[in-house]
Amino acid sequence: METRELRYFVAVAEELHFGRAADRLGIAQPPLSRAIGLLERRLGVTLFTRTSRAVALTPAGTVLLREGRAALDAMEAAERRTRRADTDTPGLVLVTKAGASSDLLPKLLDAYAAEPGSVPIDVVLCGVAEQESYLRDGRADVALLHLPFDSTVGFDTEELSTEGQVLVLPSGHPLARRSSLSMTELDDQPLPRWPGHRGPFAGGSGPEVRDNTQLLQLITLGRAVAVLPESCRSLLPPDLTVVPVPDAPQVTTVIAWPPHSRSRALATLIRTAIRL
Amino acid sequence: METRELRYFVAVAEELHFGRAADRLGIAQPPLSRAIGLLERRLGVTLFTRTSRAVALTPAGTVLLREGRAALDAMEAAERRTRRADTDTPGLVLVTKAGASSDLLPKLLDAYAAEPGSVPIDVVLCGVAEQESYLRDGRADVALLHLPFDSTVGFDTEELSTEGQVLVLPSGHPLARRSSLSMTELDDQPLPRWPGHRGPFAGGSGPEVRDNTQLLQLITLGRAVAVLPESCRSLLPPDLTVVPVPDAPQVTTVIAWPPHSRSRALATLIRTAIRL
DNA sequence: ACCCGTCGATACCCGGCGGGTATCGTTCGC
DNA sequence: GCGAACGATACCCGCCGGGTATCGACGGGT
Repeated sequence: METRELRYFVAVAEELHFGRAADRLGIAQPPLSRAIGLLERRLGVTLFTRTSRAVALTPAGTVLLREGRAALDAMEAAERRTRRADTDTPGLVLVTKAGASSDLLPKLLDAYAAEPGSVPIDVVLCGVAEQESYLRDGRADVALLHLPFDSTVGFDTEELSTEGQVLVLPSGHPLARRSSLSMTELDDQPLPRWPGHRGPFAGGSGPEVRDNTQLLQLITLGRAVAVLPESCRSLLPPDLTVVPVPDAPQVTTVIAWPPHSRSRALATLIRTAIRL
Repeated sequence: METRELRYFVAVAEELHFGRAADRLGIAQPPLSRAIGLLERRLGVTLFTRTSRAVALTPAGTVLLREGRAALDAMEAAERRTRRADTDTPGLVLVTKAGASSDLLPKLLDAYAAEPGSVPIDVVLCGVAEQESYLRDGRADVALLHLPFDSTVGFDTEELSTEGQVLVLPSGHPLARRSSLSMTELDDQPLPRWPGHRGPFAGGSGPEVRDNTQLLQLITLGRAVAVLPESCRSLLPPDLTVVPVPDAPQVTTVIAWPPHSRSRALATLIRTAIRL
């Protein structure tokens, strides 16, 4: 199977529409139809059920979408890391959510910089739920992820710290004077929705939010409240306050890196992180 | 980057010889030279230093060899799993070393078969150090690996059991009457070498061995002794005996599966294994 | 009910690229 | 210094990937 065919397949599987997929790929529709047909014939498997009105994935197609994305990520990672190995000379790219681990990150960078033989570290602060792809496709060498929100599937990881969560809300909010809250009391609160975030933490009934700045502003405006890790305290504006939520899931910060990584610099960084 | 180019590159990187690599790939040498040159130009990276007498990998080439193998495995796995998703209907392939986990495996199979909704399990008994590639390229869904011998890099795992190791030797051997031995006392013993096994466990000074039958026969003949996990006792012939080696590394049996696996059957099998 | 719009499949053509053979340039060993 | 080994280069050919034109099937609107 060639990566081109696989890219074509993934495009169609994501769009479920040959015309739009061809458009996205920058080719015409007929060659795309032919390529998919050829792929199906070579695999001996039907990947799509298509009528002239609708395109749907078969079970086998679903498998190929999942596995194929991973394979394409691996190809891209191979390419990117090869380029970097040639030019950038040592130097690590660390990716984490903007605003998260705000106290841990500077400590880690300082401690690592003090290590003998340390290399420069580029810090990439990305949006929520983007770190995974940075790490998977080779744009980053290492990430700080937060369980149970992020998936560590396919990465090697070490736990760094665990903390409880608190409700962040405006000082004038009715719940602001409570000393403790339970999750069930938040059912009717406007918890934000995080687009792009899969699974059980996609959020509640509140507004859509893409980054922490937006979130904090919406909280200040009384349009949302949010359950965040305790360490967020250090970057809250003065007019926001927090109330512990003991029964919210514990948040574990982990340092994660792609398997097979063999760089000395990365090993040192990980060792430094564990010792913190 | 197309998989074809990557396959070509890996062939050359492994052979370090364009002619032999082209032979292995079933093409002529000139197109291969051109393809590698084109790949280097597209990546903007020199992958090989070649004189007319020798070919060697550059650092960037070393990275691409490691990452590229992983990517090719991922492509192959995607293809294989797609084919299986279409035809085989549910059914799991479990791979383990022939002769290892001889007591755990039947228990696991029985316990799993008793689970509601269990599916048939194909057991593949492969040679030493082959399970990894079975799992990586999609020929198997799950494996029993043995730390610290096998690498679990890139897999999800759960520990199942830990055991000490014993020295296996003929009953008449001078050391056979000892009640305990230390690793240092084995330095001059003919420990077997396991071809294909990388790293610090490649073995000692004795004969080359490919499977347990060979090994046990060589021990019976007095041509080798071996340090094996305790559980090997159950499949030793009567004329062999064992002596504990307390300071040999503990062997941990883990169940391992590829990340991203989402099948219900696999999840049940893993749960069953953990409960044993 | 009929017609038209949508969408994937098919037919056909063209250009580029992958693969082949022949040959060259360099380097080492005898 | 010559020949053998080996990778690079030159050149040709056939196939395949991509384009345009068109078909066929299905639905929805009037």
